[in-house]
Amino acid sequence: MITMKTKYALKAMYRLAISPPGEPVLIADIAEREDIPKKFLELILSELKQHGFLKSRKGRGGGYQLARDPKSISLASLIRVIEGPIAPVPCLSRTAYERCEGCRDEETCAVRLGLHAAYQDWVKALEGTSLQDVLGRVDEAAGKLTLGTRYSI
Amino acid sequence: MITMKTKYALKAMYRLAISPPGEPVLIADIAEREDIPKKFLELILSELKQHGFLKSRKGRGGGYQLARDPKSISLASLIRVIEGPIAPVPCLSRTAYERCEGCRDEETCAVRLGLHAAYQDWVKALEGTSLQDVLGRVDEAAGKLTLGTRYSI
DNA sequence: ATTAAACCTATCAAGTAACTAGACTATCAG
DNA sequence: CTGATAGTCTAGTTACTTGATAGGTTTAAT
Repeated sequence: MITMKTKYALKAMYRLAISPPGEPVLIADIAEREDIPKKFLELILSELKQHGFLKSRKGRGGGYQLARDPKSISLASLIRVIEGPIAPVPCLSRTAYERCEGCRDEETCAVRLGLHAAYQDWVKALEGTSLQDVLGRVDEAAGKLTLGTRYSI
Repeated sequence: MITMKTKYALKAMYRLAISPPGEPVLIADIAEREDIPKKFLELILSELKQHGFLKSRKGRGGGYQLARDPKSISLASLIRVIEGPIAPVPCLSRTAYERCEGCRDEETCAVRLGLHAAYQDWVKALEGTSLQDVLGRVDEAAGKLTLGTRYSI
């Protein structure tokens, strides 16, 4: 399970991605629309900024904006920044490799070998999904919903 | 990242799977071979037993044994029992579905839609990997290692 | 009866998750 | 220049989870 913090980060990124470009969005605005505690969101957006996903302006007329094209932002990169490595064991991570402490033989470790292939599927899918893709899926779902509603009338 | 407890459980299951059938294996034995705190392992094996993966005998000559064919034990089922649901958000879990608290519209939730497909890949792979498969991979890796060593001599 | 083993209940320390408080700083309107 | 606005920074706090450990109880073979 991912943490609340990561969910909030994804929701905030989504909000910023669908808001008109060039117009900064207020923390308070995102917090209200997505039901995120404002102070906590401050912290999250600040981290996302530090990692180059967002830019911001202080003072009146200020707020947050995407710093990059939604097509170039993968879910994997967002999760890594807020949540940490995606791999189920550190010895499988490509971005944050670490030997498991006390590991005797990595090459023949049952845990590592057991999870390897499944993890590859998971991480490749996350790397292949962009923020833009998420927008598309939400649109599609909303469209289908509307259609469904129409049919039911 | 999975917890130590889950790693220990997988290692223990692997140990039991490669030990000669019919002969119970001691907790102490597994603990020593896999570097697992014995008391902690007791707890884990007990849980695995309660969930039908293992059977045990008390007293002299006792110990633990697999209760099921390694072919029929998936990594997904083991992880679920020790670690909990595999899904990144409860609303995606098929075995432990729950609405995220405070969720406004599940159908068009960016987090849910964003993670859906990737999660499917992950869980299908875990469900498709059996303990038997893990044995196979370890054997193969050990074989390849030996081969590699031979070549290098 | 003795010993070897699994079983059971309770407890604990350290770490993490999810916030919260409050002071500080930059920006702009008038 | 002043005041309101809005992001920034540091430092808590509370509850929960993880990774164990202690110490006794029960069961079964010799």
